[in-house]
Amino acid sequence: MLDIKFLRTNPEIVKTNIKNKFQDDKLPLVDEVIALDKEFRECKTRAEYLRSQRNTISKKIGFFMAQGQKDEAEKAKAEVASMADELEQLSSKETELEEKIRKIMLVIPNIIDPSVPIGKDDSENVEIEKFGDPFVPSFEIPYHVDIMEKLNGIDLDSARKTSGNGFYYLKGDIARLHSAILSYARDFMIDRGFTYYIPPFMIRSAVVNGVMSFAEMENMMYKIEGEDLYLIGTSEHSMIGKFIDTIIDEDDLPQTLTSYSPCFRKEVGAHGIEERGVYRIHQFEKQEMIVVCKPEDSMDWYNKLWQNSVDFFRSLDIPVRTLECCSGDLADLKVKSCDVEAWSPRQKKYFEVGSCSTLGDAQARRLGIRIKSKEKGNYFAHTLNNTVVAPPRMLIAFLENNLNEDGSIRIPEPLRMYMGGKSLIEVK
RNA sequence: GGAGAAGUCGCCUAGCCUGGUCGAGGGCGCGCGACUGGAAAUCGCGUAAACCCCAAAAGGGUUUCGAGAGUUCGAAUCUCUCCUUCUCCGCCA
Repeated sequence: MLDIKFLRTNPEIVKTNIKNKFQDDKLPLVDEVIALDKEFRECKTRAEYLRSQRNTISKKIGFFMAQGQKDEAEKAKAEVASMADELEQLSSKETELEEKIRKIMLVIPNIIDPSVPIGKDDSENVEIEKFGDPFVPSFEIPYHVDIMEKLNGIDLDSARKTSGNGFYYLKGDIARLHSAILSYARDFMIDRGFTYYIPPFMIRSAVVNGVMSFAEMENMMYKIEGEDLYLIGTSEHSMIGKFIDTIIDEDDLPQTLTSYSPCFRKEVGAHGIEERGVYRIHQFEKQEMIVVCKPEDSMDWYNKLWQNSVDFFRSLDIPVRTLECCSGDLADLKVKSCDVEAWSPRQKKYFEVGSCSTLGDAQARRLGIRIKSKEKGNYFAHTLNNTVVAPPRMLIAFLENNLNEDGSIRIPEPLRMYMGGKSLIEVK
């Protein structure tokens, strides 16, 4: 969500940005909202003048009454009554215009960073950098479900019976590996100075409406029947939700948080839910990072955040690359975003395991997250988020890259202490 | 789930019965200053937000006492609806 003042003074920048995002159908909205804004402010000025008059006269009435000057009081009352109609009309027009303006402002995309590559859709996303050698072994890498089954580590049949498609039972060493990865991710981020959080896994509708659009909510969120609660789709929902309508002292910034949560997603419209296995599922777990910082620091944090994910995967011997979202693929709220993708030696390509975004002040403006500064007064913060790791999807990359020809799995050193000292998961 | 109480300016609290002198008093915290060799203590001053008008500053104005609606010339204060929180009891990892 943009600042209306910025849009008012820089309509051309906003229009160019819309064109860069290939959303030309939104171009007329800019002039429309400027006209509405002008009308709104005129209306507001006049209404405020009338209210001011009414307040002054009302005070006088109180004074007359105290003095016992009934006639004067009655005269003043008549004066107020004479402008009641106009004021009422202006008031309703004021709220009407305000709603229209907000509705449009929510649809106008955030200004993207100049470094964002221009492109229409995800086919034009740009590879930024590769980390590690995308190695393909001489033997064939099986499908991840087959790897897990051979290790007696997954039961999809039972999950379909109890919960349906898109759920899973992990068991034995694979389940333990899943937990080990999350524990390691937690400690990895704590070591980098982040504060560990376990947030609520359900949030109220008011928070849901703040952190996502109605369409997103319909496609993602599970609602608890008979309660005003939704299962979170990511811990970002509860983590950023806790900052709604708050003013943070600038001395308390940056807030660098890492949160664990299960994530629940309906995945409506996602064709991939048909895929067999644990790539796209209704329930998974995730370690996330959230940063709230001053505007001048947000680009540094953006770079630190994706680097954290890269370092994490590299420490587990998984080759990754960063893929930058082009302008057309970038969500409206985002300033810049990249995916961290892991190498799949089976598919011989990279696939998404995390997503790093800076939202500039757009999310903060929408949610009322402000910074209290002695010099600059109050202003909107910048917010960022990134995935540390999200198993079980991450397990796909892990298993494929650490598989031995005999079907056993190497456990990289950092993970061993979380696996009871094991360095290998063996086929039984 | 049952019963009761409450939501006021960063935090705590006064005001509500008896509507105007309340955008709102006090304390804590915080900022500046005085005192001090320095500090503590003490004293003095200051200390909510959003928006509008104004080229800007200065200044002026509007709105906000959980949310919404109503009564009124005028609502923190009266009426209604909703939301939330807390306490006790019950049940339960």
